[in-house]
Amino acid sequence: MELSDRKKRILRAVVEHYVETAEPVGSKTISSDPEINSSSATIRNEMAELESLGLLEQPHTSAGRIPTSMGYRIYVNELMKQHRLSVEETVRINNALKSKVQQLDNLLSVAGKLTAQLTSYPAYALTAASADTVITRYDFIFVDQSTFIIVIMLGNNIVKNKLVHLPFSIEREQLMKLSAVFNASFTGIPEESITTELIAATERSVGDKDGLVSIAAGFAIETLMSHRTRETFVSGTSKLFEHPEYRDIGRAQKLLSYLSDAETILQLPAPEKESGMKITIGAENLADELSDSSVVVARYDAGDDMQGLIGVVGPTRMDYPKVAARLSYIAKGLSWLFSGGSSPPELGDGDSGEKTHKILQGDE
Amino acid sequence: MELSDRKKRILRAVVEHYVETAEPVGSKTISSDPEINSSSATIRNEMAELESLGLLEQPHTSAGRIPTSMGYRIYVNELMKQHRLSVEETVRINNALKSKVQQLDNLLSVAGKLTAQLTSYPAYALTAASADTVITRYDFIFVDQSTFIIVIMLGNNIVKNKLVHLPFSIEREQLMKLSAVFNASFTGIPEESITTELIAATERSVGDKDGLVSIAAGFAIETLMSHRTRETFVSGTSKLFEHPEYRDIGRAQKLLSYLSDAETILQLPAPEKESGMKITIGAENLADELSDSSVVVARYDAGDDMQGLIGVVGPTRMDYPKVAARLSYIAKGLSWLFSGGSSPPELGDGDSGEKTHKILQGDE
DNA sequence: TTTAGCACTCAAACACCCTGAGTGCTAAAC
DNA sequence: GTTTAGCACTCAGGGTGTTTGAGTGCTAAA
Repeated sequence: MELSDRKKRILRAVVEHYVETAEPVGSKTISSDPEINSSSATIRNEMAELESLGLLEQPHTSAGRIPTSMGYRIYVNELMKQHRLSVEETVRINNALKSKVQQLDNLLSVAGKLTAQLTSYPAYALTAASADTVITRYDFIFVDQSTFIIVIMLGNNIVKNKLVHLPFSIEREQLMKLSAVFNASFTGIPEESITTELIAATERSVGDKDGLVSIAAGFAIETLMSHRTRETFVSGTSKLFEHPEYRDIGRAQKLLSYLSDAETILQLPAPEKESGMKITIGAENLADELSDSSVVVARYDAGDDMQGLIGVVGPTRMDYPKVAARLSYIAKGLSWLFSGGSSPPELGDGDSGEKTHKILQGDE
Repeated sequence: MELSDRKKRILRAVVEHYVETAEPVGSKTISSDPEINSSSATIRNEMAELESLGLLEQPHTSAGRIPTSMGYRIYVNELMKQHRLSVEETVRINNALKSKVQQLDNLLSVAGKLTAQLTSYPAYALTAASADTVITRYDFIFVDQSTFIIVIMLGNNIVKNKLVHLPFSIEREQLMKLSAVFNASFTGIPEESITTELIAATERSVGDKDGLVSIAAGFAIETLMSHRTRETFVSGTSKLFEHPEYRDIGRAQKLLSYLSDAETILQLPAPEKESGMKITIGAENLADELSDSSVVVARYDAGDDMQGLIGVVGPTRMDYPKVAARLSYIAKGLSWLFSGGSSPPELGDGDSGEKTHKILQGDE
């Protein structure tokens, strides 16, 4: 089913007016749109047809029309025009991200806050995770008789450490032995392979009676495990109130509680392979709590074939072109930073690369 | 000005009824309270006097009375009875905290969530910070020709690391030299002392042309700085909606935006020295955004003479005895964990140590 | 096929009344 | 002097009725 050109223009006009005003839009409003040259009566007929196609609906008989989820879907897939970021915006994003490259955790939290600010919707971010990360290197630093530091380096160049206090004293040599054996037998293996048998065998071969091997192995397991689970960041939840659809306490609460649970954040939509971005509208969301909200999410590259997510949640009445453009640009920025690139993507270039996302095909 | 015994009983009854029902309480309700044996007319006279003393107020003429901030203050200081935690609760707290001892960040975030859950108010937590933390030890780990790891240990036994990639190659010996000179000249000093002069001088003395000294010194400065600022955690913000005073979107939004800014969290009240806990009621709060809310906050000990905070924010109509008791117990638990104690405080003992807090003097 | 015109619908805003909880005051009782 | 019963009064909240106006669908003419 292909819509007539006029119907398309009307649908687009309805979506865009509604996004802007949050009020149902009537035939008169549309007829005064410069892109449309028909009387209100004609528009009414067209709108009635769009309604029977399931793309528009009326909150009540004597009100204007608002888009349905399906209406938004058509708009997003076929009708919306690309939004171009202003130079100031790209500069602002670049600066905000660059200033915080230091630490991964920090960076994502900053990116989330930035996203929330720029879109005025609550944002969420997930760290990249890959099940097959392994430890590539162990170091044991002798601090004093009863204290040492374990330093673990992972395949994706992340380094973790742990300070260990012992209730007994140790010798430098013990740590050196430990280091030799761990680097030989505990590198390049997944967490499941660090079995109690392996630990026991190692203890015997090193002659460790103090449990040093268990301590180190325990830390290795912990590190691998924590690295396998994604971390979640949610920011800008109070932005929700800026949008009239969340004037209703019940709706706001439902969404906010949903977002406050790290477990559920992990269930949020993610782009399919190949496409960098995904837009999920209203009832398209699996989660009940999101059935009257939309999610826009972009994927970023965190090197080593791992990918993270950054997205926003808001009402279905969302300025999809703007949100998509900003999110896309931020995701690109993150990918750059994680790839170790120093200069951000296409600095100052107004076109911010939405083209790469199939979902964003403008029709003109 | 000392209140008569009867007035005290009436004030307490009003506060407790109001806390429970969230409805203004009238003379009839009070007169049926078993602790009070007077007719409603007498109560009315007494309540009129309590009102002229500024302890009660009427939302409108034909309504019952509700406590003013000052009324709550008197209640908190003189009238409220100690709340005793149930054994289940203490067990639950102990378990939740114990299971997460691993990492400091994690622990506080868990403690915050737990607090929010137990009190049903949004909770905030601050890490301990001390301005005079210094670095006690540097280690440089050679990974390969162009890669090494810096490991820094701080006075409070926290260890940080950073992986450095270089665009040129280095030798093991360079790192050893670096290690010697950093451990000699860059330990035990505050961040301000790491001046560009010191760095330049060190570079000359080591013969470092590649900027390795700057890299390491930069990381040292960054670590000291980040450790000087407290980290903030806020959780359970959506709990706010469970309380009728935040049915009003405006109020909820005001408080939630306030809590979403890390800067302002740092400004929240803190207990005076000597007392472990502080209750700030309504207009007693400096911040405008909190003028119709209350804050209950407890201090925990993080060892090394450093202290952190954990607290909740909610309506002035708050069950202060319960909240105070729970918070106090959680703070004690945190202190224990940070002091390296393995067994939690007074496990299963119903009395949860509020006595130590001056602010919680029951009157019976 | 488009458009002007008209009768119709219905949410939102407003005015109005009623109800009942709670008050303050007075005068009698203790 | 203190307490209490009784009574007139107040006022928010809930319900009902009315008006208004934006927007519709349908019809008939262009």
